Amino acid sequence: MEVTERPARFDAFAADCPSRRLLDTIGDKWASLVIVALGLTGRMRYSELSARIAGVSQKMLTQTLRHLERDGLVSRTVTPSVPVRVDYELTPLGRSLLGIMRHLKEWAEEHMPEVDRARAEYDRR
Amino acid sequence: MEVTERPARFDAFAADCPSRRLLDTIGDKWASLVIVALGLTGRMRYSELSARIAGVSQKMLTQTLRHLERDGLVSRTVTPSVPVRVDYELTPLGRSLLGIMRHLKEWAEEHMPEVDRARAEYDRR
DNA sequence: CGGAATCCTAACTGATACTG
DNA sequence: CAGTATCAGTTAGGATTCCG
Repeated sequence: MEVTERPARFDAFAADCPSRRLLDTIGDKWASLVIVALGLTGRMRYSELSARIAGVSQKMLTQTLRHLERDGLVSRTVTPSVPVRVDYELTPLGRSLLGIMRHLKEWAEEHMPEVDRARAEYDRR
Repeated sequence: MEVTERPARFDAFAADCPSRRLLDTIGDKWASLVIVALGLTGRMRYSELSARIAGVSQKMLTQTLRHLERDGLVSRTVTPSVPVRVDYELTPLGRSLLGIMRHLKEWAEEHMPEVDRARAEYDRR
């Protein structure tokens, strides 16, 4: 596996801006769902996450968990039983993200209807 | 009343969750940069945005602006002079996003160094 | 059970050329 | 100036198969 490193030649404006990089992390299609699921339920097995986040493929779930683990947001615990058992859990750092998740949720619940109306009007023309 | 008219195929968990859809909007590679730029500078011409957000292709900038316009976050004003002049500006709805942008920024500035450390350690193994 | 490796297609993206 | 249209390269993602 290779690490994708940015060329970072241009982007003086924001390529390395912390908030942009945060969006790269939690803006991922599945990452936010994993974080919220773990935030609500606490420690979960791989198969529980898979069942909870319906529609995610095994490849994407694994990839997402690896990324979150790499970023220190999620911890992975292997119990070498037979068959093997793997649990995932938010780290303290991961749990600190639940705050902005709440802010996102609040803005979304308050304003997404307006977005929907804007879209409907835009599409009508 | 709350009747769910979902096709209910997969995604029972969150495909239509407002916060997920919000992330689809602002999590886009360029959308957040456009929003922040317009938030900082106010009304900007196409060419100003293009210069400010270095590295964005004209295709992506146009596409991003169209999406933001469709979502009602950005307004587009054409002045039919010669040559034509086009200005972009955050709508009130778009400006209301600056709040969560600030929350994102705050979390990022506070915690991204931890993410960086976690990554460095993960990659070392 | 919890993956890794492979293959393959659809979507995204950038470069280029052209236009009102 | 502010785009649109087109094409080619890259990548993301799903399906499948196999393994400790």
